[in-house]
Amino acid sequence: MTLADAAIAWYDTNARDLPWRTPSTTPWGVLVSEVMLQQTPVIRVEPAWRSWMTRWPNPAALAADPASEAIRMWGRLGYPRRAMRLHACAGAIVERHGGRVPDDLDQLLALPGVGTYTARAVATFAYGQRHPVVDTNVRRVVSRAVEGKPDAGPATTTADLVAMASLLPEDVPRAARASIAFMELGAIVCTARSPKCVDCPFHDVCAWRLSGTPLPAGPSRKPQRYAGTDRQVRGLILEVLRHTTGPVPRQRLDQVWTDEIQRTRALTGLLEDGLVEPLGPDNFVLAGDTPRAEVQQLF
DNA sequence: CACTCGTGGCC
DNA sequence: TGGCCAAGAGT
Repeated sequence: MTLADAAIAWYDTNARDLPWRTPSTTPWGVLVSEVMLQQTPVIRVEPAWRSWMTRWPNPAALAADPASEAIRMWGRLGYPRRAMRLHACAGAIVERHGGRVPDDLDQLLALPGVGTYTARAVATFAYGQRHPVVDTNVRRVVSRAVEGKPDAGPATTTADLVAMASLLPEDVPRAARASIAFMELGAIVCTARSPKCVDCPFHDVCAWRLSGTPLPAGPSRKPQRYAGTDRQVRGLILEVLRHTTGPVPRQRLDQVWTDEIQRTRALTGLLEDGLVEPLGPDNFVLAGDTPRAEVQQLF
């Protein structure tokens, strides 16, 4: 019995009942879920995904609305650039692929906001293809079960893909199922902080456990600060804009943070990212909220 | 390769 | 309390 076999058998009875896993979910639904799940926990994605899919059941629907609506609907999922990229992604799908989410890996990779992981996840989970799909969960599971290391080091995409590829069954449908099974295992059993080894299907063969589950030597990755960073200030500025439909005066945005240098840097960043647009010299709107008439006045 | 980019919950 | 972590992508 291979690791993939054990993972699939475990998944068959332990998988969570997530809405984007139902057979009726479209490739678009899978794509939306994957983008939302980039660095955001499942528990917060679930309601957002339902709302999103109700409002924009296909790429054409999203592409027809301004980016500002996508940014608002994104709410507090975090990293709002993802909302903008998903909006751009919808536009690209309409223009390049007639509104259908492509099933080709390279075509998926060419879409905004779709990287190595997401392209493979969509090709595998939406279209049932056979590709190694490597996220942080899979890297941790493979690192422990196969290599005996307590945690995966920094992501090394090519090596990670090769490692996972060697574990995939030849049978295509089973390969796809093995991929989601490895991810699920890392998400709910082989977790970063308190792994539940007694529940693990790899219990008797895991290299890490057989060597006594040694603790990590140091922090598994660089600590991420938030308080006082530009990210926090950007978040505060965007928070104001999300809740306003009309132009927001610079003076209003000045109230979110006292340090002018940092405030300016944050706003400049948002403008460079295209999340925010200037409306005249001293007003700002969410990207895409620019009224047509006002645009005319600028020229 | 190293760094940036939100937000919230948990131990 | 606060560091740590969460289905990454882009530069």
